[in-house]
Amino acid sequence: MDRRTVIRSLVVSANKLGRIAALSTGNTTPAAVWRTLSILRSEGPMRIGELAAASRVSQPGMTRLIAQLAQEELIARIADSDDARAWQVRLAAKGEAALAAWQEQLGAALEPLFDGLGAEDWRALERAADVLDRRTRAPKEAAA
Amino acid sequence: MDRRTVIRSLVVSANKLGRIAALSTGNTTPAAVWRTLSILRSEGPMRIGELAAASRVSQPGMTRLIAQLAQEELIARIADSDDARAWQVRLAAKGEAALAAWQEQLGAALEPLFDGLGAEDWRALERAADVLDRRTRAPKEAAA
DNA sequence: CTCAACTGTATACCCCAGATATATAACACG
DNA sequence: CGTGTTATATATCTGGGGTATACAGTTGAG
Repeated sequence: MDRRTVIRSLVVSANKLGRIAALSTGNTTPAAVWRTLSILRSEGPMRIGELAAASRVSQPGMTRLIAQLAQEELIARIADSDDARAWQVRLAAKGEAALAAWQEQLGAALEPLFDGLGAEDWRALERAADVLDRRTRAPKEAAA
Repeated sequence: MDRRTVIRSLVVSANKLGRIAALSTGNTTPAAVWRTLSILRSEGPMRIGELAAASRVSQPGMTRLIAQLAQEELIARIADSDDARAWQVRLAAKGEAALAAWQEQLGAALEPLFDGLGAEDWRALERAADVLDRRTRAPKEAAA
């Protein structure tokens, strides 16, 4: 398998996983929500614009998403002390709980698929998860 | 990392990969198209209903998708000799080419993210891709 | 043979995620 | 201080994908 085949295969399969989970749990929450909350959890509070870039949605998209999430109290907006135009967005306790609950749902829905997998396979999945996580973080904007 | 964490992490990261690719290539083709074409390639011709299940979309969704893909000649519909209501859908040459082209695009967009990854990491990714592919195929409907 | 129940695909209709274009407000600097 | 720039917000639109339902073809009972 060459690298591009690996990449395509991962993207397609993971995409299926998402569909399988969404369908079997009946969870209709958009993926963008979990992406965004996950980012906030692993990278800490950040501005709306930064978050939009990290979650790969447009800035208006993130503004709207943030508005919804704030209404549900999954996140909190705190004024940026350096710039009155900007907000710092941080994960709220309720958001952390929601994320954990989703992880459980997801696990319950998908673990059966991985039934009977050997330790070597799990090690590969874990390592892959780790690599992908590290490599898909927002680039820290090298100055042009 | 426990299993559910691995699963969540994979789903979220792969999701990001998809977004990154879509944005950086400007490719707006829905993921369902690539999922579906990939399935046809790896599993061969099948009926619309089967394909809907395999690609985890509703049957009407697949009917619509098939209509589009047929119009673009990425797939071909061939009458099912056993049942005049049904169609067999098979990947057309143009579809195979489109899939290959997409894989190239995807690779070009995403490979830089994996720059400098060691052989061990690539092995893990490859193994993970393989496991995920095998475990996300359509269940073959055990008779009830 | 034929009719009723069933099954595979198609049609009608709706919702909402997410994009682009643009407005608004705050900062920065001559 | 005014002018350009940057951070977020608002307005509007497109289309993917879902549910409900129609319709055509199949099948088995009698």
